Amino acid sequence: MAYRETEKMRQRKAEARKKIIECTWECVSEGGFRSARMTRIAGLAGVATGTIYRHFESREDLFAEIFRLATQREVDKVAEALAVDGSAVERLDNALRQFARRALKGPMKAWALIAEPVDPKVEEERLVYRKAYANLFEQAIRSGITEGCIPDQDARLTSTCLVGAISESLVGPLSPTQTETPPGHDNNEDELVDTIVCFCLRGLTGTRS
Amino acid sequence: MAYRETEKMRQRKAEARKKIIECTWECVSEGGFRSARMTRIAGLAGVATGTIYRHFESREDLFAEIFRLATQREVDKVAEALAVDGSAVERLDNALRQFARRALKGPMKAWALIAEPVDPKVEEERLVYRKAYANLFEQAIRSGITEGCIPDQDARLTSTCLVGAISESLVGPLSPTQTETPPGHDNNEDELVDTIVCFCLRGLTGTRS
DNA sequence: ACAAAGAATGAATATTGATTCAATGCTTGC
DNA sequence: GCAAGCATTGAATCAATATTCATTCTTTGT
Repeated sequence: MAYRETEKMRQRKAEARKKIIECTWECVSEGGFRSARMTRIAGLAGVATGTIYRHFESREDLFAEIFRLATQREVDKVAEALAVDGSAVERLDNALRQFARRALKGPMKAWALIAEPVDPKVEEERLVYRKAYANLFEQAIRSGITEGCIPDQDARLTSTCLVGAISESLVGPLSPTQTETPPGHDNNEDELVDTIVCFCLRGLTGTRS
Repeated sequence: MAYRETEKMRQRKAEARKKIIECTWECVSEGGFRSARMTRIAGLAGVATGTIYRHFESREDLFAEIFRLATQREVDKVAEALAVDGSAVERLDNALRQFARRALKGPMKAWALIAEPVDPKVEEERLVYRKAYANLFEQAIRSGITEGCIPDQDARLTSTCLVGAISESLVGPLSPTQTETPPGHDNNEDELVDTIVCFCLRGLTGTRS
C-alpha cells in the first residue's frame, strides 16, 4: 500500500474543480451555454479535456452544475430582497427591482440563465429554479393576502406570471441579437424597470399605486 | 430542348412540398422539433430524404418555415380575437383567453412553439413572432389608452409583459414532462385561464375588474 | 420512340465536438 | 529511492444524423 488520498490532494482536486467551474462560467458569460466548448474550458482552466471528466460526468452535467450555482446566487439575492422590512407589496417591489437590475447588468449571463435554448438536463434545472423564484414570490404574495394589501388570488399562478412578465420584457432588451447597449448608463433603463415592476404590482394588487 | 417545367409539374412539386410540410408538422406535434428526424419526415411524406433538400435548403430552414406557418396561424387567431366589437379591455380579454385556450388544447404544439429549446434559425423566428404578438397587444393597449379604459403607459413594454406572463404561466402546464393531462375537460383549466387573464388585465388597467 | 433536362433516390459520406483510454507523470508510505 | 496506486494528458475514437451526389427514373417536345 503506497498511495492514499491525503488532505493536500483533496484540496488540490477541489481547487481544480473550482477552477473548472469558474472558467466554464466565464465561457458561458461570454456566449452562453451552446457556444461553450470543452476544449476552451479546459484551456482556460489549464487542464486537459480529460481532466474535466474526472470532476464531471459529462458536459451536460457540468453545465447543469454551473447553472445551479449561478441561479442559486440569483435566487438568494431575490430571497434577500424579499426579507427587508415593510409590507408585502413593498418587499415584492424591492425583489422585482433587484431581479431586473441584476439581469440588465449582466445581459449575456441573464440570457443564458433565463432564455437561452439549452439541453434537457440544464432545462430541467431551469424549471427547478423558475419554481424556486415562483415559490419565493408566492410566499410574499400569500403574506400580502393575509396582510390585506393584496386581494385573494391563486398565488402560485400569479407568482409564475410575475416571473414570466419580468423575464420576457427583459429578454427582449437582453437578447444577444440586440446587443447594442448604448454607452452611458441609460437612465431609461430605470424607466424600463419602473414600467415592468409597475405592471407586475398592478397585476397583483389591482391598484394604480 | 426537350424538358421544360410545365404547370402539371409545378403543381406536383407544390404538392410534394406541402406534404413535406404537413408531415414535418405532424412530427413536431408529436415530440417537438428536436426529436423530428429527417428520415422519419421523409418516410411519412413518402419521399426520399434527398427530396426534402430540393424543397428546403436544410433541416433548420425547413423547421424555420414550419415554425413560421404554425405561429402565423396563432398570430392570426389572436388578431381575429382582437378584432371583435367592444372596449379595448374586452378585446384584450378575448385575445388572451383565445391564446391560452388554444395552447392548452394542443400542449405539445404549444410547447414546441413557445418554450422548446430550438436551433438558432428557429429561435430567430420565435423572436419575430413574439414581437408580432406584442405588436398586436400593443396596438390594442394604445386604443385602450385613447378610449380611457387603460391608463397611460409604455404600451410596447407592457405588451411584452403580457406575452411573458401568459407564456410563462402556460409553460408549466404545457411541459411535456407533465403530459398526464387528466381525461375530462378539467374545469380548473378554465380557472387557470381566468387567473392568468385577470393578472394581465389588472397589470394593464390597475383595477380589480 | 428518342434525347434532353430535370427530379428523385438512398446508401455513403461529412461533420462536429464530446468522450475515451493507453501512456505518462505524480504522490505517498515505507 | 522505490513500488503501488491515483491523477493527468490529449490524440484518437465515437456517435448520431444531417447532407451529398452518382445513379436511376420521369417528363417533355419533336
